[in-house]
Amino acid sequence: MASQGSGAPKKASLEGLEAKWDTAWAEQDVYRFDRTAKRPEVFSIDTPPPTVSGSLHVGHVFSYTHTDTIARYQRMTGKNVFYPMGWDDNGLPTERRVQNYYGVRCDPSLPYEAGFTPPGKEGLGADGKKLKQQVPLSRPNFIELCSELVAEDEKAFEGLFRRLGLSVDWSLLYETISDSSRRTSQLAFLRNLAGGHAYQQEAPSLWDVTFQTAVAQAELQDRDQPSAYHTLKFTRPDGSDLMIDTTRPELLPACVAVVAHPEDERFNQLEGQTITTPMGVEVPLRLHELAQPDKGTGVAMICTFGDTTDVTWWRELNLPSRAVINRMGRFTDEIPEVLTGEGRALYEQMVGKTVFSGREILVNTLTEAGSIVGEPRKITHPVKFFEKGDKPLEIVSSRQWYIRNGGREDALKAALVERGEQINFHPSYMRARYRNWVENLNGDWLVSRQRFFGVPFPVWYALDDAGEPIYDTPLVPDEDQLPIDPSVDVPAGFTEDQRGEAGGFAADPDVMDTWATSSLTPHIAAGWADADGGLFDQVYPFDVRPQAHDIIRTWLFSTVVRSHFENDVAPWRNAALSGWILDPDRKKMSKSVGNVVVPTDLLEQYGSDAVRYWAASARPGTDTAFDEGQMKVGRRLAIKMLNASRFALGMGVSVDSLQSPVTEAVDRSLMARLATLVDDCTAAFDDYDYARALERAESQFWIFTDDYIELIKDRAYGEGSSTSADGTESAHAALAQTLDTLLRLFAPFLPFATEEVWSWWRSGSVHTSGWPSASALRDIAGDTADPAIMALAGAALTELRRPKTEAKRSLKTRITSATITVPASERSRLEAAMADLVDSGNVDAYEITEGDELGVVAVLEPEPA
RNA sequence: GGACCGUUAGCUCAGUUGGCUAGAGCGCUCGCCUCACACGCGAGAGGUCACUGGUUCAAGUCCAGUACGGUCCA
Repeated sequence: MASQGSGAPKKASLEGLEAKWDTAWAEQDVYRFDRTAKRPEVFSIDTPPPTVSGSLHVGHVFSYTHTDTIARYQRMTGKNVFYPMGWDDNGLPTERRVQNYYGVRCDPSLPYEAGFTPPGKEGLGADGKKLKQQVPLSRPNFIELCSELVAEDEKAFEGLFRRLGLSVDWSLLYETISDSSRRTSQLAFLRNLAGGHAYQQEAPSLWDVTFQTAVAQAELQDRDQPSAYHTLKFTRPDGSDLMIDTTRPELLPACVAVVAHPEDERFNQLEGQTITTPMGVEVPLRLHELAQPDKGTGVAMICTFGDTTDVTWWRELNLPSRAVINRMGRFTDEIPEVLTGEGRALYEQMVGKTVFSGREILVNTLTEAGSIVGEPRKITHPVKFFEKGDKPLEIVSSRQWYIRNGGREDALKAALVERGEQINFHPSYMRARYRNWVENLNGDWLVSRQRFFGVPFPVWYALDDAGEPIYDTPLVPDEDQLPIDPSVDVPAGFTEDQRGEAGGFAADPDVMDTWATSSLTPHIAAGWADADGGLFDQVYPFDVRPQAHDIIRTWLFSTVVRSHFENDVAPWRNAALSGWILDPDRKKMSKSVGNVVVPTDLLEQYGSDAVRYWAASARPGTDTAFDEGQMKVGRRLAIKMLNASRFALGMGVSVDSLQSPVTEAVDRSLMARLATLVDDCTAAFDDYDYARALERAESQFWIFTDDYIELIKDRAYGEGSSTSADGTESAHAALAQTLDTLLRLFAPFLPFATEEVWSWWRSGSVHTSGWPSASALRDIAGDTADPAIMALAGAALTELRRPKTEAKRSLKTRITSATITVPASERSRLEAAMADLVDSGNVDAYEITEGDELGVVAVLEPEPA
């Protein structure tokens, strides 16, 4: 047996515990994952990799604490916990931060420049003034700067998480932009391609003109925008007017048809007839059930493309394409051939203009010509935006990569819904979010992005004799070559000088959507692509994916898709959803609102255990108000833990006391309650309900300190009026058992305070000491232990204190005589506790009578003169 | 418009198969330096369980509906 601890100190404090124990845990490898453990002995966590380019946020502290309590619980039950950390340093947020931080802009056409010095740092130039212009630089240079900056950000995150006491195994750290992650992304993509699950297509897709990239359905956001209806005068075959309302008159040159509802008797007899637009173009009138008879005049114009309904009409009605908006969000100089005469002259004025200016030109011209009638009528309506963008999305036709997700195939959709059924959601109602999302998908997952800092598609195209890419048969590398950058590496059978030449080859220019990498976090963390000595089989499918509920449709779903294709299994058995932090006014905390609280200050002020207590008090999945009051409560709890332990250990309780018998009725009652508590906490943790476990443990803890310790104090000191040596030994044994049990139960929540106390009298770490056993406590309590004795004794103690408080006397005031009334059914319990009550209540003499309610009538000793 | 969550003390929240007088913390009031803790301790006040109807011997809890708040998605 290892030597026991150094004993309780004279004064205890929380200050400095974080640094002390973080260092000790690291030195002792307390959280190290055991690579020899078999899968059934493992508990694996698919940790969310935080976006390191964002600022530190109290939300990080919140949700990561939830996961850590689960990890610590599982570790104590004997599981080998696979708890990695990852940094999400891939994607748009990093790109944007690098641009602003260094004052640079990526221009992929430029060559690499060795030893490049950026114009500034932290958004400031060498002269200390704010950077205004962005210097263009090559993609490799840009990526170098990205890596440089994220390295700094990652240090700050690791510092925060260590101080918070996350029990991650830091040797398992991964980064989403590392070679290994890029290899994983590319390998999974090539497998998807080979399996027919990935494909590319030239199709209309939502396009962000600011970021110059296509965006996926999952990244869309509807925002209410001011707009206006204009009434345009089209012409029927008989020369009469056909009025059409539109909020996007500037798309008139892209009009390919007009549409009405099949059952709208005002228009359905016009089906197939030719209508002339105000720009003199002849288009057919078609019928489709998505046309809304009650909207505008009941007839709409179909343009390629104003919104996603246009795309549906275009596809289902087999209409021609007449694109006028280019990728810059401006009117193209490729003038549609159908435009002639005045219509063509009007469009020529719009060429190169933005949507907004083009609209002004068209509206003015047509109003003057009498083709727009009446005043524009202002409305507010929802418009699609990229969630990170601030300009409305346009729809442009482009060649993009897709991964199938059931949006176009019912069988796949059903299979993915079924995968969701195989995952236990915590709380369970979160499953509905998953199911709703999957069932309502209407397109495949667009995974290509026209960006720079990301994982490139590992694909080239052979060029035909005219220098045009042959898209149908992409050239791919061997799997063991990965990762590759097709803009640098050369496909087999070609040489670098054939790049871009007719008969040569060209690289796919795009990078993958950030979710295309994030959807592989289980594979990345477990080294799937690295053939890493069986680690993958040791941990996959994972036990749990912890994450926030707002990214069920993105991160959670896309991970299910990848695992479905690659492994034919759900990626985890459980999904634990955490809520959001709200500020005290119930608004979601976000940087733009300016209500973000910096977590490092909180950890400093209240201590990590206190902040963890606040986080762990929040029910799984519920949005929670930021509440410093709860942190004060947590701090009080942690301090109390130190002091109560100091009391017990200070009177001779030691590790040996754990071997002594618990004989007194009051003590046995407490043991019985502890056994129930262990059962409750175990059940709660098994259901991922850390908050319930904490609440139960806390409530028993305060009964222990406020009632039990007060009751048995004199007996424990060996000073009670009728105390025997056995009674004292029993109190010591009960104190030791309680301390032992409570330290273990609180270890997932207050890892620092519990470890500190553990070190005073035990060897090793409380975090690897094992979860307490309810049956062992029941054995100690004995069959006849009565948990109600403690409850009654506590209530009786309150009754004995009340007369003193009401008389405004000190609690040490002696009661010269007391009459205690007790219900007959409780009498034996009271008598069992009476010896301790006499001592703790300073009662000189008493008698017991039976009555309806527990109560005390007391005569106090006279006040000293 | 659809789905989901919520509404219990001034505030933040518990209340698990329906079952004693609905609980906790904070805040508030009044006290107490009691040999673990004044970063503490004790006692107390404070609730029409959103509303309406139903099931039941019994409803904060189950059912139906309404209102309000919130989240996700259209």
